Amino acid sequence: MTTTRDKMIAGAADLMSRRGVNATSMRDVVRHTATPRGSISHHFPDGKRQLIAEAVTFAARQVSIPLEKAMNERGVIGGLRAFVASWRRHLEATGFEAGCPVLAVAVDRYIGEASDKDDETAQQHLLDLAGGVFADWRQIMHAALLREGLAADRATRLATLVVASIEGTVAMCRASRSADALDQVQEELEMILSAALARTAK
Amino acid sequence: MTTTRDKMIAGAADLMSRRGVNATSMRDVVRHTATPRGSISHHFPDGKRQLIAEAVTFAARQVSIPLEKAMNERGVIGGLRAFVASWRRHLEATGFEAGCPVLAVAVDRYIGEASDKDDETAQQHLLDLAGGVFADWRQIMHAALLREGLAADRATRLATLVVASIEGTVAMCRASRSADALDQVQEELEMILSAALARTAK
DNA sequence: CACCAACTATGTCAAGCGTCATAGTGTGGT
DNA sequence: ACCACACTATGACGCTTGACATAGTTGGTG
Repeated sequence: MTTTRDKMIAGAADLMSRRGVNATSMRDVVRHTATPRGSISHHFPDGKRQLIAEAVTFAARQVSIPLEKAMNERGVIGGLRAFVASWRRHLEATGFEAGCPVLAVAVDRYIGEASDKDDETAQQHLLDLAGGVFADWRQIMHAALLREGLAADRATRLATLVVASIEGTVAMCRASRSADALDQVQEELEMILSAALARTAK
Repeated sequence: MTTTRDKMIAGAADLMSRRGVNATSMRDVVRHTATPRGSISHHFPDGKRQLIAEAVTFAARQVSIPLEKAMNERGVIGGLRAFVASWRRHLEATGFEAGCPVLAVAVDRYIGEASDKDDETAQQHLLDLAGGVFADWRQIMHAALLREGLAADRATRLATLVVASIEGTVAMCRASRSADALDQVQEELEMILSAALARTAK
């Protein structure tokens, strides 16, 4: 059974990935998830900022857990394919409406409260959260590359390239309402990774 | 002399790149640019949507014109270096506050008016605009790669990879308030491009 | 000077927002 | 039966937003 709280978090993540952070109101979330409006301040006493934060970490795990699993079970190339395939599924299932909620937080800064230093620290808390998620994803990729014998610095660079290019591609695919860019990036990344791994195998 | 209209457009592009589309109000724009509030509806009779659209095309040219010039004058590798360097300058000059306003439009959908079909078509107009800008940038890269002898389909894929990865990297750098990711991606992209070009030179 | 068009100043409006307060409902333990 | 306790319903608040209306101000031309 999914609790009201969980439904709110998942719904917030979904709406944020479609429209952005500021275009997603708490009233939208309760409408979209058919949850009681009065429960918001009960489950999220720190308000919208807390809901956003929980939505980001929820969405982050939704990505990182299968990613890590695929990297372990199928190796770097297979893991990359699974990673890209899950994004493609997500894009196509929503008619290219939904993207990545973490990117949404990184790009669309939530505006709440006044200009006090509270604001600034809380702002950076959300931004740091998004940065930490990206770092997690890069780290998973990095570890998988190391496991297949790549040098550490090369693995770092390639992990960043993979995460950044896929994140950018998903946004571009939304804009063009087509998965073409994803196909192209996938093919190039596969070539790059297998070339890098082949070199170490020699 | 920059007119009021131009100042508004540039200011809107700047604010959008920092906070996102919906977090940028028209009142913010006039505050930020010290322009008269009453002139908004005069210069932009179609309202906020028009201002956003003009800000996007303004920012797009600000990128594509130097990009095309650098690609023509310095070749693909030099052009890539100039492209990355301009983004790095932009990030560092703003303390990693400002990113790409085109990505902002692609991720953070502007919410105006009711749910009528007007809304939907106008929404897609902005999204198409962003998609067209990305297509432009990819096309510039594509042409430069062709000019150096690459096969058409490979050039298409590499152009997409370059634009997507840099766009994603800029967002990630904002989140981590560091240009490290940009360094890493730049180095990898340079290696990939020179390898691809060297192969055709054989 | 008069005139007209382009532009600006200022106020108002309805709608939506996040947040809070208060009252109501259910449910498990004793 | 009773009572805490977690949860929900509903309304109100202060505020900001985009849009609009109306009056005032320029500046160039005849």
